[in-house]
Amino acid sequence: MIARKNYITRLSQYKSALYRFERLGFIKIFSDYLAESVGVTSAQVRKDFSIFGIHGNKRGGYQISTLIEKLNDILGKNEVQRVVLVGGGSLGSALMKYKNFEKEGIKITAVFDIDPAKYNAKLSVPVLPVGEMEQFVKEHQVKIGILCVPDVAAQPMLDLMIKAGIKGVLNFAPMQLKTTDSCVVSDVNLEVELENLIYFVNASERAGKIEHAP
Amino acid sequence: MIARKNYITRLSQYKSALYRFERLGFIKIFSDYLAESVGVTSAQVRKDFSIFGIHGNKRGGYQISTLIEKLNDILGKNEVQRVVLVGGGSLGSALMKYKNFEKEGIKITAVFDIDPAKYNAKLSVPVLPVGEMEQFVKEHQVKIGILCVPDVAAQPMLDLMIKAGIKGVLNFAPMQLKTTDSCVVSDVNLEVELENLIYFVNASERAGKIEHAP
DNA sequence: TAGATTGTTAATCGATTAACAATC
DNA sequence: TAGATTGTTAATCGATTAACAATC
Repeated sequence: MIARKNYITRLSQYKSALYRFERLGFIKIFSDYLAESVGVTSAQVRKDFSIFGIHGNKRGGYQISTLIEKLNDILGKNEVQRVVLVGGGSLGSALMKYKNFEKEGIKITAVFDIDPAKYNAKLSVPVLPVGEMEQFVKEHQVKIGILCVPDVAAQPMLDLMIKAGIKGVLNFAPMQLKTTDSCVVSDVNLEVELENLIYFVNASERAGKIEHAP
Repeated sequence: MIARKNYITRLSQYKSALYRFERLGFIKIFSDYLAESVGVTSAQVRKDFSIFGIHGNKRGGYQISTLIEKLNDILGKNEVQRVVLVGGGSLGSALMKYKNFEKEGIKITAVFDIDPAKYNAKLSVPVLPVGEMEQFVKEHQVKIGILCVPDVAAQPMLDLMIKAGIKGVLNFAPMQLKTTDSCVVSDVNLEVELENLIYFVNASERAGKIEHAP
């Protein structure tokens, strides 16, 4: 069974909130409190859990530690996920230093670039020529790649990643890339996110108050 | 009327695809071709346009230039949008250099940080102390802010942004922030995106082939 | 004219919410 | 026991798709 994206996004949000509660020393949690911290209804939380076979205690709520374990199980996150980064530009470097990945068990193992000036195999996260990607991916059994190269390079670079055996790509180039059955591509489009925001700000200014249609 | 996020996201994607077609020299486009380039059905495209009062020519399709104009109109993008960036760390610096914003009429006008070592008012995009944010925002009539500070700083910094008069915030901290009626907060959560991807890769490996449930 | 594409209506599909019986 | 919370069913709501009449 493969769940839809909405469900997985929420499970992921629950998990992240639960880690925070755990750090604060909480042991148990009720659906309504968890719901509030993620911004959904408590019925939604219970429904989601029920769909994935997660059960709590009537009147007792859910135990946080077992909840996290089950969520990690469903999300396939019970071992550290190795990821490669393609494109060592400014966005790539920023993601390399991004602390929150490690916290969630995501480890960037190498960066691939086409600029020889950037190559450095000695770094803790080595920067390597794209030509070495296929071998590296096979050797280290990497399945996930993050693609942050200039727009024109995105498609050819994705093709190389697929050839190297990558199975899932997080794409930062603002365009629809052509992929194959063997590889899932998921897009992060920062312009679209900003445009959305701009729209809502302008629209609510115009409207004064928020109504909904459609 | 304020449309839901889905609609605006698609309009934004149509627009971005249309710019690409325009650059390639196309003058007209049919709903099915536009649909394909964005990854939706042609019925979806026509429905979306119809909802927002965009009309084409029966048998003649849509004229790209007028289509772009109308979409920009709806999205409130017919003038350059000024944006401030809060947090001059690696992600902030990367976004500062991000080329695609300017292409879409989004201009980062200043960066605010708490680290005096980073201050430099002489740069084309000045780096200023957060204490100067309120005055700057008022003077330059900025409505949108991008928030990329460490997790613990996110909430207090958002409070400052709201106080400064910011109306919409794109938040990169992986947590639900408390906002007010006067300010919309939209989240970009890279961990959640990656977890989604990891789930789908693992799930489709397990399943061999994709089925859908729920 | 014949053919192709839009625009819209109706049908379907899926996601969310409400409500409440079960039960700890 | 009384009270509170889960788990699930049914109702609602919204989004997508199919289909086709209108028409260029």
